Amino acid sequence: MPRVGLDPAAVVAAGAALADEVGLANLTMGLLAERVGVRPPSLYKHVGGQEDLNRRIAALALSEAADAVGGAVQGYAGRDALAAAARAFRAFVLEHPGRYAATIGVEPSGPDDPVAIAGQRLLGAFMAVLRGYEIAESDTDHALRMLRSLCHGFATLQAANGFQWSADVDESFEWLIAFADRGLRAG
Amino acid sequence: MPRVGLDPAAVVAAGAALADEVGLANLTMGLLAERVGVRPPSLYKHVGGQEDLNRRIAALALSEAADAVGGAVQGYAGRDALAAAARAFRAFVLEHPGRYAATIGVEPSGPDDPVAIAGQRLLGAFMAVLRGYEIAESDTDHALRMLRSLCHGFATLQAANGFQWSADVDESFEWLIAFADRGLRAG
DNA sequence: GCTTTTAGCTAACGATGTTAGCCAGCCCTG
DNA sequence: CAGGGCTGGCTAACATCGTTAGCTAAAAGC
Repeated sequence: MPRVGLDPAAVVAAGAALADEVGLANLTMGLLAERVGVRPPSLYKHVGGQEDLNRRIAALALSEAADAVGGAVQGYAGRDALAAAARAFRAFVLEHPGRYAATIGVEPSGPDDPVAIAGQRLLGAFMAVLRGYEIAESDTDHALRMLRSLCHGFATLQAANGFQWSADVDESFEWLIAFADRGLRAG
Repeated sequence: MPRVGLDPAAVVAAGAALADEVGLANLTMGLLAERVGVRPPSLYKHVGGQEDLNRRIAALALSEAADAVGGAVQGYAGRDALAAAARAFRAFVLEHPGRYAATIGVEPSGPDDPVAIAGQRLLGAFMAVLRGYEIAESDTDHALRMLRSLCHGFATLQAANGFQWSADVDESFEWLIAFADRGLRAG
């Protein structure tokens, strides 16, 4: 039995990639084992099980999303920053639907949970966008939740093919950015 | 073996109720069978399998959501209608998280698919809200998608406990309604 | 080089979805 | 009211999947 040289990070990365390819619901331990060149039980040397794997994929996805959004925002402010953040977020979800799906429903076990840390980073990236608008201190939490709901809702609906009828989806998203910009400005 | 007198509708209704109780992910054929007082294989006399069951629950959920939103909107217009629709939708998702979760990711097989019909009804209820605003014909599709994304995103994030930090969630939702109203008015 | 650790393996078990095939209760005609 | 067919229930069995137990050989450290 030749050693493959796996480690938790490699397993999680492969799992995330596989989830993107076949859908999170079809990510099976057997499939993942085959992908990394190992028998299913061997995976348990690196991850605790399917639930643990899901949590780790979620943490990875949130971290990557935070990087993407955070990077896209840099150097922009106001509407440009909003547009950059929203586009980066949507692009990430559409390119990585499987790993993003893993983030839905995971509850951080505590403040030190990698999921919580990565989630906070992603929120921070969106928070930076809001700084470009004049929003009352007491409203920033609400605005942040709104932004998150809007981006999350649109991206997941599109990823699930939830938009059936005619109009162009990209166009709708640009319209949505303009809408959010108006609403934040008129706050 | 006494006859229980099941039919597809009863099985689907029980499945939807059970999904709300234990979560869609934990809705198992065995559990559903136990709930309706029957052995697992007997369920297959009424539904085609788990995937078919999921589709039927989704159709039921969309239909109920359409009723809830449509009913809430009646007699209101403009911001009142928007608020009523949004509140009704969120209340439905929070009261029935399991069956609503079943709607995510189902693709209608065609225009006659009950899922498609119920989905159209729900969209129609939101469309009625938009009629209270002065929106260009070419923008209604975009506005509809925005509204759907906003409601879907907020409700699913809350249902999944996605809002961790402090501020009151009900307050955020009311803020979100005001935000959407501003944005639609300033279109 | 020997020991210790550990990453891989095979074997096996439990849970779950599903199919096959049987049988009894209900409806409906004669 | 009797008998026949439909149909909704059952048991038995199987495939798949996640997971655990226990073994073995490769790597790492003294």
